[in-house]
Amino acid sequence: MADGYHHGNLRQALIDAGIKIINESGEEALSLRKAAAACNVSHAAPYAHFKDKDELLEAIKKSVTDKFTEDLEDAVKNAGSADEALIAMGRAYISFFSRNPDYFMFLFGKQNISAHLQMNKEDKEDYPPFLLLRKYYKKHLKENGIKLSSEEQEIELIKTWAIVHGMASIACMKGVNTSFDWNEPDVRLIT
Amino acid sequence: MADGYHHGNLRQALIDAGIKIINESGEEALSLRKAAAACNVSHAAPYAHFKDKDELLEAIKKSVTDKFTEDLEDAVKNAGSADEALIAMGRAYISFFSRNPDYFMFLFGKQNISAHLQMNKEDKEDYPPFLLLRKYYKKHLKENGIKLSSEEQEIELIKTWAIVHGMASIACMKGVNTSFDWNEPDVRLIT
DNA sequence: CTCTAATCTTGACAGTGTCAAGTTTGGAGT
DNA sequence: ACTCCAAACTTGACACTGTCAAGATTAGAG
Repeated sequence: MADGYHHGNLRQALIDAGIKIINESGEEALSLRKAAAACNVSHAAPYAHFKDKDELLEAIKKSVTDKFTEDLEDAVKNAGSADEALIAMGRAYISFFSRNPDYFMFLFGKQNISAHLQMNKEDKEDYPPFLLLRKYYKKHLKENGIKLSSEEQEIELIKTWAIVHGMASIACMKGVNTSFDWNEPDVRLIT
Repeated sequence: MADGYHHGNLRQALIDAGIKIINESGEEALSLRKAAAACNVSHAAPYAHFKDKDELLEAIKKSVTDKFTEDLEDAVKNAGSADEALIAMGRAYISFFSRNPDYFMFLFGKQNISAHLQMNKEDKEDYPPFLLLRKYYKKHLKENGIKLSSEEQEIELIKTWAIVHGMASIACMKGVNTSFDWNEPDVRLIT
């Protein structure tokens, strides 16, 4: 079933091969033909499963985003309070991209973030990591008895996201050495 | 001089043509051959001025970064206090990338930021926008009579940069609609 | 006025994404 | 059990890419 004319599970195999190539040699190095070759399949075989190179790329992004979201959820699991959860999430966020800087460019560079998430334009912010942030931020407001207008909440939410996302971005700039250990980010950076 | 065998100023012409192509069709669309064609020059002519495609890309990044730095410096000019300067800078930072989202990916995606800035590894943070930030941050500390340890300063500095840079990054994510006007960023987002 | 070194052209090569046309085959419907 | 179709895959081709080698041109130093 795996070595006949039909591969059996080429779609997933191409995604896995793609991730492996990106991990080993960067996004630049990924070509449809190489991914196909890695699956022992002819150069045009991928077109049975993906309309485009972009469509393969989006599938890979989806896969990486899932892994990222899992990391964030794991970080939140052992948190006692919402405040602890938010900090743990921030550190996990930065740590994830610090450990895999290529993924940062891959996920946020180039294309719109919307593509690999099937966002509909009405439902604006269904980016899973952002959903998680929103959830624990609201919990944090409740636990600490803080009352904010929804507009003010929105601002605080974006600010929180921005600082963590900005940290991750900076951590991924190899040229800008900041003497911080981004793998185990200083708590003071986030709070 | 401009239409003979020798172009006269091909190097700069290639940079300009490259920027134009990126502006009109995105980074993907830029090829050495197209840039060469835009300068009415054969496909291998660029190799007299750039060793690589990457070397052209770096030259273009340098050019864009210069424009970006100019914007920040302009924003700071009319500020009365350091506090005002910092806010104006933050807004200009976000506004610049909000107006040219392609540049964000172009400058910060893919390659190390270090390459197009000729950073030496000892002198870590000579990224011009960051230098500007540091300058006005120190002025802010002095004007307000705030005393911080240099370590604490470093943390605050990175946090400030991160929040603004994160905002810019978020503003460039077309999929994540946040209902803010990033062109004229809300002051509350930065402070 | 000469000649060298920088600049540019021409031609070639391997690698890329993509399409069109043909081949194989699992599996549904009889 | 047999047929046959649609999905999966192959083969071959095309235009385009970055890069290099070899040659042509020419500006400008001497």
